Amino acid sequence: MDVTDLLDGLNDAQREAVAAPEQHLLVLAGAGSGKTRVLVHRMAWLLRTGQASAHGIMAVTFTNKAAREMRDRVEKLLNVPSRHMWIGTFHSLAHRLLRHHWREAGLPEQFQIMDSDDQLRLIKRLMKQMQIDDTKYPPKQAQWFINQQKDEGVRAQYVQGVNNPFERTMAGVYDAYEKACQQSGLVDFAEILLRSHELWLNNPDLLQHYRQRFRHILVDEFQDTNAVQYAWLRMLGGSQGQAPSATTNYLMAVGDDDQSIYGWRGARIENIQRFPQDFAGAHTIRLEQNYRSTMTILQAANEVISHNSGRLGKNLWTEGEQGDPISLYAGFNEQDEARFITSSIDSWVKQGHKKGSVAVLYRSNAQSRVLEEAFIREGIPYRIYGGQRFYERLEIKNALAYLRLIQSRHDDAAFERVVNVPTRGIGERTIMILREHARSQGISLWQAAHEARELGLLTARAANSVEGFTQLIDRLSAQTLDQTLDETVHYVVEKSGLIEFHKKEKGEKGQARVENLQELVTAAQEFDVGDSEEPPLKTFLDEAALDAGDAQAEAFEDSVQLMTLHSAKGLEFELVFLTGMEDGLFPHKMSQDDPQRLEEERRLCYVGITRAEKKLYLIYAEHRRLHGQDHYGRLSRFVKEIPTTLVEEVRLKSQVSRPVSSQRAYRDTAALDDSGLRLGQIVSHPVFGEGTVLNFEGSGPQARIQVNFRAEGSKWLVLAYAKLEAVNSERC
DNA sequence: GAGCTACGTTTTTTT
DNA sequence: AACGTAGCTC
Repeated sequence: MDVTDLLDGLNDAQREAVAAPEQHLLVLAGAGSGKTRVLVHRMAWLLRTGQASAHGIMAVTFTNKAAREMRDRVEKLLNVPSRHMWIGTFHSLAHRLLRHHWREAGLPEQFQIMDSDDQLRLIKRLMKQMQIDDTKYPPKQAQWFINQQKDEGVRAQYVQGVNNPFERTMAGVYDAYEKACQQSGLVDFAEILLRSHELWLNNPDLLQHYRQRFRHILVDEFQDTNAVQYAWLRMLGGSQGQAPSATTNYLMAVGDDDQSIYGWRGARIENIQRFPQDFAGAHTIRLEQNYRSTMTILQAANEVISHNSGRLGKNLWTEGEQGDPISLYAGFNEQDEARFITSSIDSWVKQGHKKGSVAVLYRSNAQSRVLEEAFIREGIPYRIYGGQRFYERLEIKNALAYLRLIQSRHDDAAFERVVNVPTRGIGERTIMILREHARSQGISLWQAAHEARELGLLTARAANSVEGFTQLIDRLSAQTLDQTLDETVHYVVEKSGLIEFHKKEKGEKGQARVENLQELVTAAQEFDVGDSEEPPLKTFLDEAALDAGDAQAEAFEDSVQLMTLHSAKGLEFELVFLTGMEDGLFPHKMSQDDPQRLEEERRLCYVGITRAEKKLYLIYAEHRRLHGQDHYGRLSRFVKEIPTTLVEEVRLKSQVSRPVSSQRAYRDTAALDDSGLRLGQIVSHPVFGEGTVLNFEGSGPQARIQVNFRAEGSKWLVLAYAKLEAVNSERC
């Protein structure tokens, strides 16, 4: 069969990766180097050359989006359905294993996936039961602790460092949590991975079966794997034992150590760094030719990232043009920062560009508010990328809980969530009784609800309400028996009273919620049940639990994209603004004292820079109000790492605006007038160098001035002695 | 059970 | 500053 067309249009490194002989491969794919293309073509190559069958390939990603894209592209390239190929996220593939082998995995057949919301509720409840002071030990931290341990593959009984009281308490909660999950057949996200790893560990035959089946494993974003994922992959794809003949599987790891930005949630950059050692005979290929950005942008990115240590090493280059210089703008404050951005976007759009070609990136979500306000004021359509996801919304989770109860009456998390939504007179008191009874009898809340009534544990009124609820569920269940999936969803959303409930809610919020519920029905209509033997509803619910659902389901107006640097990974835009380029904000102050975390921040900066195709703006604010406090940040060290020859400072001709309102602003103006200086003015000091005027105080010989110096940070000086010189700021 | 107030929190996010 | 939550009152 002719396979050369699969190499058409690829560069040498890409070809090498696609057509490599059977061996472990590490593909270091720089930003914009065509990594998905290589991955997809490699799969096609393996199939077409007969080195693998569709049955024998596994392709793993982190997000559903990436999995979907890979699937689509394979289908398009080969023009065959990819149905029975194992392409999916770590979680969906591991979940598939657990569903097939629930018995061996020590799970009930109807085990339920719990999202982080459910998880936190459970932890809170357990901690209350254990009478742990939740001010000293916040449940959020317990959740964090548990997930961290699980990501590392550590079970409760093996937790280290239980000498200090905090860790001991946390370990205790973890232990209770583990037991509670096991008892109710609940599985959290980390558990899916850990459990499926243990499944193989404890069932060598099973592992052997899958090893024989999946001879070729391809992994995307390898730098983001955590300890368990890595162990899982090594088990499946790694060399087994010492016998050379035992090495029959081939792992292709595609990733970029320079884009590892998820260390804080368990990702281990070491996994990619030591891949060549752990996977014997691995061949490393570097994709360094970039098809996205101008040379200027790549030079800046290369230069910044070169300040990191222990890199596998990589240098992006392009055949494209040098492009525009990077623009650096010093805003007076965050409002000025936002204003500059909107006006720059205005002229960009006037030049005939689409708003959708622009992204404004920030380190933390708190920064988005001011930007949003500016966009609204200027009437520029924008969209916030990320944020709350569809399946995480309260009303959606409630609707899903009803569906889950129909699926399985013994789903306690679902029971608790909606037993009183819409309100039907079942209060905390009643639920406590049910919980207590369920716990003592080792039964589900559903069963407890029935027994409690029969045993007369409830007041007449409560018993009545509870019966109303259980009857409602039974009725919904009976009535939807012969319905299709979307009919069921539609029916349940209506008859559960949720629509009615949210309609009564005041404000636009209720309206939006009703719309979301309708959107859920649409999602059910469009849901592809596939060839699963399970009931469609179960498949739908499982998938919903593992798919946050893209938040961007909304109408597709041409709009500017606002997002955090983290969510920008993998995306590209012609014009990119990196905002808040101040030490303390970016790099974030929580990270700047730890060299490792600082390097991760630098990688984040690298990710940000390499999002830009044509033009990059770096923006910072001399003065920023954050969480109600003033900050006088200094230019981010990362900006200083960019060669000055690539950067051009921008200063607006129009005067920088002062803080509005307030008596002080008025007084400041007076003080400014007789000094000849004004707020936002660039001044030069014989010792401290250049800086920006931030504030004024007093008048005459007592007048003091606050200047934020580039190199020294902000200082108060006595105007009469300061020997400040105004720097001409009209050079642009 | 709803509505109000006071208090605490606040890096980054996927599954 | 702004938002969510917890606890309190009616």
